[in-house]
Amino acid sequence: MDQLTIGELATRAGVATSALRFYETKGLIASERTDGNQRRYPRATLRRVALIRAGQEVGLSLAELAGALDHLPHDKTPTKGDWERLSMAWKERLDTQIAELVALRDELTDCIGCGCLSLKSCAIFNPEDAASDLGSGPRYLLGDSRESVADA
Amino acid sequence: MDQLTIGELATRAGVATSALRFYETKGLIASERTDGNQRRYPRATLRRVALIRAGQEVGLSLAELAGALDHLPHDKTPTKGDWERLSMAWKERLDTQIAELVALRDELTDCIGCGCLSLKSCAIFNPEDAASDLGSGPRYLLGDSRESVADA
DNA sequence: CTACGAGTTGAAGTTGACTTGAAGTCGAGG
DNA sequence: CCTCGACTTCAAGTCAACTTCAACTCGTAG
Repeated sequence: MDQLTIGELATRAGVATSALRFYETKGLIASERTDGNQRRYPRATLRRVALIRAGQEVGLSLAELAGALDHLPHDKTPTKGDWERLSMAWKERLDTQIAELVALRDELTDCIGCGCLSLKSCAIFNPEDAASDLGSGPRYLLGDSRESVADA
Repeated sequence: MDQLTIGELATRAGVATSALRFYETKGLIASERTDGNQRRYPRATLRRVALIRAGQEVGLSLAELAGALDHLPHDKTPTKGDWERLSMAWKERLDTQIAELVALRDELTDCIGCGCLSLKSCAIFNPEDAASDLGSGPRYLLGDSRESVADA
């Protein structure tokens, strides 16, 4: 009973079974198979999925998480050191995100005070510098930083 | 020359022409046509596009922005009151987002200190409550709040 | 044995915010 | 008149993170 079925893992981790299969195709988690070809997950996968969810909260994509989790063993609990490296990196990421949002809010607050219908004097409300030759595809919500934070 | 071509608007607002056409199909901006069926945008559209970009930064979807901008005139500068209502609402939205991220970071910081490899004691690292029966489609980066903030 | 829930696969659909492409038109310069 | 860049439309493609579906098999209870 140290192996979990996909259904058990799904309910215990709070994700859909389809999501777990999807994660597996992406190499984020791994399973063994029974004689009848059903997946059996080591208990450590529970933690791994929790890490994935936590990482997503922090704003990491699955691709980034795949890189980050690569260094961790699939079949046993990560060490304290593993977890510290990850969580430190994620904290930095959060710090950055928070700083960006705070800056944005402060600018906005100034704008409210000043009436700010002048394009020149308002930073948030300023198209000229945005310029954003950031490439194509949907924009990220909070700036486009996607550095190697995940690879810590 | 108080009318802008789509190319002019695109460079000055820092968005692609394709995006502008897309916005127009969504009713976010409006244009008149020349004899030759080319779009001509009133100058106020520049500001309107800036508002859209700013709103996106704050985390609003185009659909929400469509609602928010509905109250503003397409062809002239919004009044100070218009802008104040919008920016106040957006500031609140930012405040909420920041608060959420800060809470997340603080939990994470605690986790780093405690070694936190126990699922029970760690909030951020806790799958049980997430449960997320939030429906389908891609998840939002920062929680799934999408209240009527846009309609202020 | 039969039913039934839980598992399997691969392909296709969903959502949002756009981009890209094809095929054609407009307008100004030479 | 010809060319060239900027414009037009509409359809289809992209990306991430999944979900949904169809058609099947497994495993256990009755």
